[in-house]
Amino acid sequence: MQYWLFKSEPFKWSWDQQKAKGDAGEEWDGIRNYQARNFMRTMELGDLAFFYHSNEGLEVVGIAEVNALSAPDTTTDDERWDCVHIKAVRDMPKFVTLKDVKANPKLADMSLVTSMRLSVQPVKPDEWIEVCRMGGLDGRTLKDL
DNA sequence: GCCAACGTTGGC
DNA sequence: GCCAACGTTGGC
Repeated sequence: MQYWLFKSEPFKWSWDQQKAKGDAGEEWDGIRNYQARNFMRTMELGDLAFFYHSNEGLEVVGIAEVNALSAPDTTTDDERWDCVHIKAVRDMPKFVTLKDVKANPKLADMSLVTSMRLSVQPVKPDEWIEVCRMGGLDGRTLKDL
């Protein structure tokens, strides 16, 4: 069980659109970056991820779950690219902004801060709990909600 | 809309 | 295998 963060520009694919897909979830297509792809390849069913709005919003808006393992990206014939599927789990009661993350010394090493351009990134367990706490959730009991 | 950071491509 | 050119991401 690992934690992740997925970035999306809300005018391309928003949290509302993701939620509209319900438990069926949706393919996280369009990733054309090896690092991001490699992270997706290591994901397991049930892994949880923050859903982050980049460009506009600049905040963690919800929590999603990996519900299909990495498989060829259907939006390209280029066999180098594959991706997982994710489904929305729940909203963050309170959105956690990039500003909030940067202002928290505990999150100074978070990829969101240190690897600004990486669109799929790992989140450490203590970072997960901290961001959940800031968002009004107890990350430790999240699976029981 | 600008531009810095950084990943990718392609010539050599 | 280097590195300059180029393209893209994403914060501001």
